[in-house]
Amino acid sequence: MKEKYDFQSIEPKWQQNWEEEELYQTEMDQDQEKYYVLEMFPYPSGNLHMGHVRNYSIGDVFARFKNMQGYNVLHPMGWDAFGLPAENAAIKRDIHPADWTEDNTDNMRKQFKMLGFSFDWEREVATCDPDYYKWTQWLFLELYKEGLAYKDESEVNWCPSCQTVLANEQVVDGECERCDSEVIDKELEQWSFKITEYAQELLDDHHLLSEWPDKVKLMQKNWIGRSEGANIEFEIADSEDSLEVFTTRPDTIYGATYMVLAPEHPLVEKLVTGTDKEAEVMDFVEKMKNQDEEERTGENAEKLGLDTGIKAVNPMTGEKIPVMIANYVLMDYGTGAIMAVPAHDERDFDFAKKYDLPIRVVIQPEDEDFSAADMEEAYTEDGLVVNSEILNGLSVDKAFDKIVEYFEKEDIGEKEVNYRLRDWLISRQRYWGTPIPIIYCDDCGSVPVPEEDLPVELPTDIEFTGEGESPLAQADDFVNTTCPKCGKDAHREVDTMDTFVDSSWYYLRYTSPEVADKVFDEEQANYWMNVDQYIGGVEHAVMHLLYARFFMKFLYDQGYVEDREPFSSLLTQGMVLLDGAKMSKSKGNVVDPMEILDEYGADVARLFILFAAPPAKDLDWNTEGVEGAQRFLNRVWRLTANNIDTIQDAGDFEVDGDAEEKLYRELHVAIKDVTEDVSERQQLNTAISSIMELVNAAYKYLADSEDINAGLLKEVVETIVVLLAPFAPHMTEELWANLGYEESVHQQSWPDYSEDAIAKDEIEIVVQVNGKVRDKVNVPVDIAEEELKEVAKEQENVQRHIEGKNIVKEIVVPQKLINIVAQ
RNA sequence: GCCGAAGUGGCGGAACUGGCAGACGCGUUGGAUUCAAAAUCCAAUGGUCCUUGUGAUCGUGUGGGUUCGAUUCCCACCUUCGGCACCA
Repeated sequence: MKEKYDFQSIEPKWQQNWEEEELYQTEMDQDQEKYYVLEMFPYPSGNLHMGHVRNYSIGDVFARFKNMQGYNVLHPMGWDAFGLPAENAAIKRDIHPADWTEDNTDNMRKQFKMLGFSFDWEREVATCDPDYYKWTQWLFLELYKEGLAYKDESEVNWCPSCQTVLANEQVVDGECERCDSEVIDKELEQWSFKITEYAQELLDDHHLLSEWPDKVKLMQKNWIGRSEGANIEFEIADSEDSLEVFTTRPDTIYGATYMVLAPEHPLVEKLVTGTDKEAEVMDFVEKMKNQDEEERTGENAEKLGLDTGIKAVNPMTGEKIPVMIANYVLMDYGTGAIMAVPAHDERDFDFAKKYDLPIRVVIQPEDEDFSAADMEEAYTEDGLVVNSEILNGLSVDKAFDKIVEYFEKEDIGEKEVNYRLRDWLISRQRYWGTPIPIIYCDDCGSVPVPEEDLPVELPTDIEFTGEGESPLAQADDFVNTTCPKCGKDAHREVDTMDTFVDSSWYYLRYTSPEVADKVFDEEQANYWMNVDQYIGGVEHAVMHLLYARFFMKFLYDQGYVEDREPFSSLLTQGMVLLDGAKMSKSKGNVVDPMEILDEYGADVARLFILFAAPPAKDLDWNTEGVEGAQRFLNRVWRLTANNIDTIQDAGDFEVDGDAEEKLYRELHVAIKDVTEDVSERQQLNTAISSIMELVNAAYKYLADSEDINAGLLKEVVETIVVLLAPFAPHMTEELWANLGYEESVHQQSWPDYSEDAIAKDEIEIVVQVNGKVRDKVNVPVDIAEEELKEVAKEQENVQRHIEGKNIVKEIVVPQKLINIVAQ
């Protein structure tokens, strides 16, 4: 054996071997239990970055580990290949998006292989492949059939720089998530998916996701934003019309001293027409409509309003109260109208103060009296209802129930649930995406492309200027078609779908990527699904993960899959930082994985990245740490190489003497710890440190012992190699071969540990006096409590501390500690 | 502003169910090996104090509390990070 782990020759050798042996190709096998490991597939930007290395290294450990445990493991890889950068490259560098994407995937595939990940490349998918997006289109049509895909003219988030609309989720602080341009409103005909239909189920089924981080579920919960309240009718004074509001605080209705309509509310124009306020109101409405998103709802948005002169009637007090319009009420939530209770709502309070509207207290803490005039802020806490006739003296909760019951009896309102979640707008005015399979006919309207005509393929002869509307609109051969219904001339939809649509179902396609006549093979899907372990960045908590759950639920309802949730267990890995800062090209603090690979090899890179922090936490890149990982692998290498002759000659063994027993115990402790750390706790850093401890123990045994137990050493060394195999797959494979085995180390069974081997005859018990450690005693494991107490008190240092004191209590924690309380 | 997470040696981190704080690694120091170095191996490594011990004492963001015992549970606060942000 060589003196050192020579990664430059060993790593490529085994990568090639694994590929030739088809080691990681998987087939369905109903007799074998399956395990599906999936990492979020990458956007093919052209090069892997450290975040990728981390993501896929974590997944690879799980995949290899589960495989060694005897599971039939599915571990696929593919490309989230549609998207803007390809199109930008086309504009800038005059290269076709398809070519650019292909070059990038080729390069990244090569890089993946250099890292030695156990992907089944036979199952590779790319969302930009017509064989894939055919089925994305088919799914669109399925949603369309069920009324869950619809076209709507509405105000949309428009990014002037990307020249496309954005989903609400893609607008961050009024700016485009991708390019940070300010997002403006634009009126457009757009396709949306009715994810809101599933709002409640998406919320309820969180209880099925016990293996998800609470943080992610909470983010989704907040995003869905369920609120319970009531819809209430307010009559308009001297009019047949009435106004419906949504409120979460119907218990405060006696304190409703004015109403507010969103400027876009359809009743505004109707009610003011012909009144002397008409011009003023319509002028204000126009101004508000022209406010952009940031001005209206942003951080420093100013509340602006105007009295319409109209009065509404508070159904409980009978008072006529003013109807205002104001920018702080949004048309697309609730009913677009509110009853304002300034005493108990911060926003209403601010507005009432500014426009000098009446404030009436209807909730007070039990032992306090509020006066509206003295209030400096709204009182939004719990309390008792006052000034409210039928509700007086009730708690907020009870008043809520009572008033809603009253509304329902009097037919002026009802209980209502609203969600913050909006429908998912999927139209994008871009070229490099899945074409929306719809044809517009003057006579028949929107007509879905018949299934047999799928896929609607992207035309290739497009000029990319970055200007104007959807690039597809220029392709006459694409646009002009005939109506599938009536055969007359018609034109195609020229928008493409949000790339999140592509990635909402890829995990299903992996189960049968080759099927040509179906979206996926149901038998295969039912065998492999769910994804047992999904791994990716937390930035996808509300977008990708919510959309994918929505798709899975839809497919479940349509009877295509047997599960309601796609991902049983989710691990969100932390970021890779350099000196505490996020690596980014603009900051110039990027560590290129390929350089690390050149200098240290894949196993070292992987081991360091897994050891430096637990998977869920951020990780600071550190060159000295990388060298530490290298040092450790070399230490394992030498442990084998220096003892290879002893090991190869070794046979059966018996454990004899303290040193051997100790090593044997350490061996089994390590097996136990590594197994539990990987499979239960998902703490890969401590799994590695357990292996390090075993390696240290082996060195110590060798240094301290004159007669080496060859059989025991063989067992220890071989177990180290097997335990380390998921973390450092190349080096362990080479060691395994050197140990004389022909089969891959990755085909070995994961070792079992024996509780008997871990058990000790004698254990160390901590002796405390008044909670402070004063001594430690070695006693037989099965020592009686009384005897232990005696032994403990005999210790010299313990004596010193209990001398002259009364022993009040003696607490014994079995196998661990005794605490003597003395006064 | 609201919601959530985190804060442990010089550094990354460990301590799983309330029971020895600092596993493992990095760094540092000393020793062995060497002509010398690199590499490697061995040892030490939270602070303070002294009578140098099987010692005392302080110590897990800060201040309190519960407990025989708290990094772990409770209350208040500080800092950092993440999410949401006129959603009635």
